[in-house]
Amino acid sequence: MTGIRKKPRQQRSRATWDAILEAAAQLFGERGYTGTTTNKVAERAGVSIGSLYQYFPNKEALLLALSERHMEESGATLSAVFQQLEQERPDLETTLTSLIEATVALHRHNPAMHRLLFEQTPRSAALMSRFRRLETLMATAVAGQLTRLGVGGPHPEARALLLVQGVEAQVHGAVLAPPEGLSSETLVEEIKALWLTALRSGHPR
Amino acid sequence: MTGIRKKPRQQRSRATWDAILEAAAQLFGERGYTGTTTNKVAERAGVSIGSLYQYFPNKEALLLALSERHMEESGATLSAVFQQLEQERPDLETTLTSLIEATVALHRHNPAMHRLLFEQTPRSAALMSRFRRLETLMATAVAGQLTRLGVGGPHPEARALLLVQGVEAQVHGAVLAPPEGLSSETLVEEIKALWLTALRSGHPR
DNA sequence: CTGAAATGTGAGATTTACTCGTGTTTGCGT
DNA sequence: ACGCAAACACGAGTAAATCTCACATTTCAG
Repeated sequence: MTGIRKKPRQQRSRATWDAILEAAAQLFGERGYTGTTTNKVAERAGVSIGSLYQYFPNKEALLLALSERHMEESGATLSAVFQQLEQERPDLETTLTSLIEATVALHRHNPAMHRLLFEQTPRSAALMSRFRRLETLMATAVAGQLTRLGVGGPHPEARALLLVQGVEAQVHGAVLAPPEGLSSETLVEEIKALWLTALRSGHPR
Repeated sequence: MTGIRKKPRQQRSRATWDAILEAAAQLFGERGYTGTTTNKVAERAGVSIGSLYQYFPNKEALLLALSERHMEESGATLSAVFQQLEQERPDLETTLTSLIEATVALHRHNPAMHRLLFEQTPRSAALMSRFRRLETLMATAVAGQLTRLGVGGPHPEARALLLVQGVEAQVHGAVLAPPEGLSSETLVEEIKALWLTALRSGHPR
C-alpha cells in the first residue's frame, strides 16, 4: 500500500514519474481533486495514460504521493525547529512563538497544497493514518518541550496533543480563511497570547 | 446552488425526497461517500434513478442536503445551550463546561455522520461555506459570553473564534480518534482545564 | 370529468477510472 | 557491434459510474 506501483530503475522513468506528479500537483491545485481526471494528468505530463498507471495504481495514489512529499517537507522543517529548541532551550514564550510561527510558515508556504490535502480531498484511511502519524510525532516532541519547561501538567502527552491539534486548526483558519475584519496577523498574535496564558499559568518563570 | 433542484409541492414527493435522503444517509454511513453509487441510493430508497436526479442535481447535492440537516440539528442544540447560558449567567468554569460538553455531545450523537462530513468527503466550496457559517454563528455567541464574563480581551471576536476552532479540533480528535493509552474522557477533562486556565488568568472572579 | 401540472420511470448517452496487448528503448554480456 | 531480455511507453478499449431525456402515471383544481 505504498501508493507506488513500481520504483523507477532508469533515469528516464524517474523523469516521467516526476512529470506525472508535477502535473498532478498543478491540476489538483487548479481544478481540485474530483475536478481532475487521470487522463488530463497524463496529458499535461506529456505521457500516456498507461504510463501513469504503471507508476500509480489509482488516482488516489497520486494524492498519497503528493501528501508524502508535503509531509516529508513539513516534517523536515519541524525537525529543524525542534533541534534548535533542544539546543537553545529557550523560555516558554520563545518556544511557543517558534512552534506557532513554524506552523504559520507551513501553512503560508504552499497554501494550495495545504488546501488540497486538508479541504478538497476525500480523506481516505491511508491519508488519515499518514496525517495522524505526523501529528503524533509532533505531539511527542512538543511533550518533551513542555516537560523541559515544567508546564506539562499531569499528562504531558495529552496536553501536547491538544496543543498540536488546537494550534493547527487555529492557524489553518487564520491563514487560509481569515474572517471579515480580522487580519491573520492579529489572529496569530492572539493565538500566541492564548496558549502562553494557558500554559504558563501557575508556573511563573 | 441550494443543492435542491425542485421543492416538493405534494406530500408524496416529500415522501420520496425523505426516502432518498434517508437511503443516502444509510449508504454513505455504511460504504462511505465514494463507495456509494447514486443508483444504489435510488434502489434502497425504492425510487427510480430519474426521481433522484429530479430533486438532487448531482451526487454532491445529497451530501449537502445531509450536511444541512446535520448542521440544523447542531445549530438547534447549540442555540438551546446559549439560551440557557444567557438566562442563568453562570461563572466561567460552568459556562466553559457547558460549551465543551455540548460539543462532545454533538460528536458522540452521530459519529458516522460526523466522520462522513468531516473526514471521508471531498469538501466542496459549498460545504466549506456552510461550515464556516455555523462556525461564525457560534463564535459570535461565544464572544457574547466571553464579554459578559469579562474575559474577552481586546478582541473578543478573535478569541471566541479561536476557542470555537480549537475546541472543535480537540474534541473531534478526542472523541473520534483517541490516541493509544489516553481515554477520551481524560482528554476532555484536559481540554476543559486548558481553556479554563487560558481564559480566566488575570481575571480572577 | 378533464386537462394541465406535478411526479415518476428507466433505457441509454456520456464521462471517467483503469487494463492489457503491443511497440519501443535501454543496459549488458559476448 | 550485435542480440536479447528487461524496463519503459503507448493508447484504444472495457467496465462502471454519473446524469439526461422522452415518455408514462398520478394528482387536483375548476
